[in-house]
Amino acid sequence: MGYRGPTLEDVAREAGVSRATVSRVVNGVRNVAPDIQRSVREAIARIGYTPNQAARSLVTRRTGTVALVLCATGRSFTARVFSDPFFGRVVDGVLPVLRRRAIQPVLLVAESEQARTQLVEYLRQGGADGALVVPLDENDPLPSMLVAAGLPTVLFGRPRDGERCGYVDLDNPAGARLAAEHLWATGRRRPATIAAPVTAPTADERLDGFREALAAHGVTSVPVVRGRFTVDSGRRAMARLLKDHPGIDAVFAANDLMAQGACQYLREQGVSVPGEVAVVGFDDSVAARKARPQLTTVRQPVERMAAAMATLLVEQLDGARSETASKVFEPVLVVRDST
Amino acid sequence: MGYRGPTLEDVAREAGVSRATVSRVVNGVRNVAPDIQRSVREAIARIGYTPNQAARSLVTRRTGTVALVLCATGRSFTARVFSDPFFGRVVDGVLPVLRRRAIQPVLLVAESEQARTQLVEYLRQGGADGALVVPLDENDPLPSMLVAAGLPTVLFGRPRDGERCGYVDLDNPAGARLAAEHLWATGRRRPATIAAPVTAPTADERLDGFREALAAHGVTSVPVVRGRFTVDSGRRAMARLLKDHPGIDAVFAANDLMAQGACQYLREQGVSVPGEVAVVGFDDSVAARKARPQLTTVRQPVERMAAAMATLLVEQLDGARSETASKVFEPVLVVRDST
DNA sequence: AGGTTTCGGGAGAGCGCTCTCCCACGTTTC
DNA sequence: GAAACGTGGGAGAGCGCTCTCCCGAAACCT
Repeated sequence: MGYRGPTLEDVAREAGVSRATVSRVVNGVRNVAPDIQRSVREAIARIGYTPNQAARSLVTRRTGTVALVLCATGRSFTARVFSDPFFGRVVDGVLPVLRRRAIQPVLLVAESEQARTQLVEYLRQGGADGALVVPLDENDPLPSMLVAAGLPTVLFGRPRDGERCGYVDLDNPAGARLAAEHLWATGRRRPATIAAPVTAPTADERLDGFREALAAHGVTSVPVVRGRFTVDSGRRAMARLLKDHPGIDAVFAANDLMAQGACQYLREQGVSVPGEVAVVGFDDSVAARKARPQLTTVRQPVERMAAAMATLLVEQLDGARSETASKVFEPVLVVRDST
Repeated sequence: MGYRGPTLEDVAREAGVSRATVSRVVNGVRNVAPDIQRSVREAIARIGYTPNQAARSLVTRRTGTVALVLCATGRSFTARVFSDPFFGRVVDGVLPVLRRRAIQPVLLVAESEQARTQLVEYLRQGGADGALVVPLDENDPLPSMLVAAGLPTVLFGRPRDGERCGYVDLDNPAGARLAAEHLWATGRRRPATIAAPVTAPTADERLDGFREALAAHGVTSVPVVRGRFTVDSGRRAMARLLKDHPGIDAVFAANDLMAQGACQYLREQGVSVPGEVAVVGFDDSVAARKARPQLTTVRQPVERMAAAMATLLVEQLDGARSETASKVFEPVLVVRDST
C-alpha cells in the first residue's frame, strides 16, 4: 500500500473548479453547468481518479454494500454449501436485485464460532449496510446477534420468536399438504416420510403439514425417519423405513436430495419407483430433474424468494419499509415420474 | 441509518483519558499503564463502543479484508459454482489462513459483464486489501483488470502471459503423465481422453501431458473429445468416444465429474468398468469417492493450494513478498476401483 | 548532581470526502 | 427599478480515526 491515488482535490485543481463541484459531478447531485461538467469528467479521466470509499462512508454512513450471509453451526459447512444447488439459486435471486441498485453483493460465510464472531464484528464496524441471512440450522445465533447489533437484516425463513427482523418464507405446511393430497389422490394409503433434521428451520412444518393432511383422510400413524438433507442420509433413512415398515407404498422427503437417495436405495433393492413405492421430494431443485426417475416434488420458488428478500432489505435501507416486513410464498406441486 | 454510535472521543471522556490513549488500548500499540488500560476497557464495555472501520481505513489505507473472487465469462455461473465441490475446497483452504490473521474473507462473484465492472470498481475504491482470484475460464479479463487497478492479486492457476501477479498452480502435465503411465502399466494400450473445454485455464496442459507420456510409449494417436467439466458432458463425451472409437480400453478425463459421467454411460451400455474400459479422473474431489466404481484419479491438493494462495497474498500485503511470487504443487495418483 | 534515556501520556494535524451555508449573478415580478 | 426568486458555484466544517510530535516524570548512567 502506501500509494495514494489522486483525490477530489487533484481533480478540482486540474479542472479549475472547487472540490464541491467535482463531488457534485461525480455524484450527480444538483445542477452543474454542462461545460463545467464536461471539463470535470475530462480531468477525472485524465488523471485516473477513483473516489475513496472509506472517506465517502465516513461521512455518508453508507458502504453501498449488502452482505449475503450463509451460516451454520455444524461442520463440513463449505461442503454442504458448495454442493447443494439451493444456495446457487438464492444467489441467483439476490444478485440481480442488488446489481440493479448498484449495490455490491458480498458473500460472507460463518462456518465456525470464530468466524461468527469475526463476522458480527465486521458488520458492526460498518462492513455492510445490511445483511441477507440464509441460516442452515434453526438454532443459529447469528441472526439475533446481527439484529442486536442494529444491522438491518432480512432472513430466509421465519425468524425465531421475538426476533425483530424481516423475512421471506415458504408456506411449508401447505407444501407438505400438497404432497399428501397428491399421494392420497393417486391411491397411496400407507405413506411414510423422511423428515428434516430437528435443527432445520423448517423441521417440523413440513412434517406436521404432511401428517395433518393425512389425518384428515383418517391416516393416523405415519412412519417418520429424520435425514440430514443429503443424498446419503436419504438412502440410509429409506433403508430404515423399508426395514421397519415394509408395507409402505409412498415416501415424502423433506428435500429433493433425500428423495433422490430414497429412490436410489429403493431401486437398488429391487423396489420399483413409482410402481411399488411413490416418492415425493421438496424444493424442485435441479436434483429433482436429474434424478432417475425424475422426481415429483414441491416447488419452492427460491429465486423469487431470494429476490424478495433483497428487495425487502433495500426498501428497508431506503426507509420505505418497516424492519419487520415479511413475505410468504405459496408452493406448487410438480408432478414427474416418481409418483 | 442516521444513528451514530459512540466514538473514541466518547470513550476518552468516559475514561478520563485522551483519544490517543483509547486508540492505543484498542489497537494494542505501545505501552499503556495497566490500570488505565483497564479503565479504558471498562469504559468501552459500558458505552458499547465499536470502532468505525471507515474512519480507520481512511487513515490506514487498509480494510482488513481480502476478496475471494469467483469469476467466469459464461452463463449458469452460480449453478456451476454451487454444485462443484471444488469451490468449497478452495474456500476451505483459504478461510483458516485469513481467520488466523483476523482478516475478513469476502466472497465476490463476477457472473456477468456488469458484475465484473461493478466488482472492479468496488475493489479499486478500496473494498478490500487484495484479491484471491479463481477464474473458471482461461480468457476471463478480470485478473488483468485487477492487476491494472494496482490491487495485490493472487491467482488460482497460471496467469496469462505477461500478467504480473502471483499464483499457485498444479503441475498439470505431470498429473496427466501419472494417469498415462498408470494406464500403460496396467496394460491399457488403446486409451482415449475426455479433455477440458478450450476455455479452461488448464485446457491443454492435461491433454498434452497425457499425449506426450503415451507418445513415449509409441502411442501416437489418442482419441480426444472435449467436455465441459460436468457429469452430463462426460456422459455425452463417452458416448461419442464409444461410437467413433469402439476399440478403446481406457479413458482419462480432465476432471472427476466427467469421469463419473463416463463411468455411468459405460455401465449403462453394458461395458464393464474397469474390466473392459478403465477410467481415470482428475482432482480427487468427493465425487471420485462417491462414484460407482470409486474413481482412480489424480489428486490435486486444492485445500493446500488455496491456503498457499492466501498465504502468498497475506505476505505480499505485509511487504514480505514480491507481487509475482508463485508456488506449483505436485499431483499424486490415487488408485481406486475404476482401473 | 547533571545529563541522558526510557516510559506513558496528551495535542493536534490530517486522511478524502460530503453537505450545509453563503454568495454572486441572472431572471422574473409587480 | 427595486424586491423577490432561482441557479450555479465556492468555502469550510466536520465524519472518526491514526500517528507523529512533544512533554513531563521516573529511571538509568557516569
